[in-house]
Amino acid sequence: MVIKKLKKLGLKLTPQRLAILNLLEGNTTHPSAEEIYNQLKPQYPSLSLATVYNTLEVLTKSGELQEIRIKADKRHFDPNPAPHSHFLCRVCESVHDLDDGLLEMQTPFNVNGYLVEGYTLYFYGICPGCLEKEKGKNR
Amino acid sequence: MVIKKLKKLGLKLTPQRLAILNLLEGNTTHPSAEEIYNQLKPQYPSLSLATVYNTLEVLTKSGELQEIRIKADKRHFDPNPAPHSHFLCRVCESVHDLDDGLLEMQTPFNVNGYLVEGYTLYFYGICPGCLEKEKGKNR
DNA sequence: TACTAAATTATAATAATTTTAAATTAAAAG
DNA sequence: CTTTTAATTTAAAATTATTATAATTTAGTA
Repeated sequence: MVIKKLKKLGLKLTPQRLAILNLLEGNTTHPSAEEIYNQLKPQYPSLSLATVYNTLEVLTKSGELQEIRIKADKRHFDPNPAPHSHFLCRVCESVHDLDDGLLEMQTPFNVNGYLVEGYTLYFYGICPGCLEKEKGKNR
Repeated sequence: MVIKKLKKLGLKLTPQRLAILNLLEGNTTHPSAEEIYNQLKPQYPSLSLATVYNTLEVLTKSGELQEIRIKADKRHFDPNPAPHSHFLCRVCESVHDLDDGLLEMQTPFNVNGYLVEGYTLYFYGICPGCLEKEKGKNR
């Protein structure tokens, strides 16, 4: 699990990193750096936001996480580094995995002379929960 | 053309707006707000960056332009509001249209209970020009 | 236990974008 | 054509996520 991941990458096993990785493990809420920071702060009062950013960057670069840039102003993080698409609800602003099966490609590949090494597919709209609430209103 | 667009939207016909729209008309370089500002500044010395942002926002909201958020730090703008994908070259940092034909969907549609109203598809890699230069180096 | 490079921290810096409030102006009304 | 006014522009300050800095601390090793 988490400890093995860090060792594999030759990274020091600090309490901060363990906490961040444990929080992300199996987490499907796609938190931002600040959300991670706020959730850990009570248990790790000395934790710095810079450390959260540093850790997220190291883990992203080494392929353990993926960054989601579905919102203009804030990045979100996904502990699942495998390519898959995401959905942003314009009502509740939450980010969801969307396993649409619409687009699954092996990279790298070539299109029109362009060498494509990666890609992102983002969907925008209303999530099932918010759709349900809207229905309620119209009754 | 440009004048009709502004009138159709009920917007005042200011020199700044005309200049911005004319610069974008048929432009395939996907400029950022700052690039637009820098290109127009010599001819319109009083032009303010805030005006460029305001105009781009109005035009985007009214569906005349689309925002491209393919880069982390900067937004780019495309005078073609029709959905199509984009490519960011990691060498020269330029943004290109990529008419891949991989994904063309009518919105809105439903997937897994999600109401999808829009989507973006971004590709990352190396553009034809930069690939050519790299070949040159390896000789 | 001591050492050292890596990591953490608080703080300051950065940079794109947005807000503000005053001044200007396009377009409608007279 | 002049007046009016609401929209627009402007310069400047504010905002906000993220990154850089430099001093301090610490994990892992000898």
